[in-house]
Amino acid sequence: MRLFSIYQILFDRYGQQHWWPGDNAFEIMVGAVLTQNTAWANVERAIDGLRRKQLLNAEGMAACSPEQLAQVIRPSGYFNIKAKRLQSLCHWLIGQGGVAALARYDDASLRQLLLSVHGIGPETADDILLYACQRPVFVIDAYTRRLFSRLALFQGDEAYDDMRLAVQEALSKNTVSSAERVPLFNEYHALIVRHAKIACRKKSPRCDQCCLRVLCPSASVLSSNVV
DNA sequence: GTCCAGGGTTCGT
DNA sequence: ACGAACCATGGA
Repeated sequence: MRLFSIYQILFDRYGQQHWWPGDNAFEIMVGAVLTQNTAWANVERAIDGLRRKQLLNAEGMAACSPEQLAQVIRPSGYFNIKAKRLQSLCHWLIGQGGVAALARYDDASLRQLLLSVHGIGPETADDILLYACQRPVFVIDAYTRRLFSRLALFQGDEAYDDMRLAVQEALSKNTVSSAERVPLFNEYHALIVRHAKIACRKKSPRCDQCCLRVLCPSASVLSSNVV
């Protein structure tokens, strides 16, 4: 209940974020790997480079040498390890029969498969599930932990899946179907990232801005500990 | 010059 | 199970 109120506050303040930037599912998957611990502006340069070199497809990227691929994605940082991660993703996708063939898996099965790919951890897997595959999975990142712990909804150091499932469960009460959850989870995560860019970085201060009190001064929803 | 960005793997304890 | 080192560019 409170989680949904926070979503509404964020949406009223920032509006639609139009995530994920990208023309197709494959490009979104590539962006999910490239943005690991990396500013998005640097990811865009890497993706532009891939497009110029005609490498923005699974077959081309898989056939490329790791060294050459690394040079193309250089602006995104960690280029040597990300080149290998992109290729393990591409080999996996080709083995599955392409992006469209992923539709045959249920949400939990596809999540397990993605996590088995080298270089894809919980957050990258959930980015792919939600934004590329349109699955109702809530993405937990450092910003999410920071905001929800500041609002006393979570302690902040919960295990990834504990937090993810708790958020999904809480928001399921505001939605009746998966078709409603996908756009809600999509927008919610994007809004948290958007809000994080104007909130203070530190953990302790809890200023009115990062606690959303500026956004909703009389919000009683922000003063309880119950999710 | 320092900090950090839309994380994950590996290797000690 | 948990922490630390490692990966590396570019903007503030």
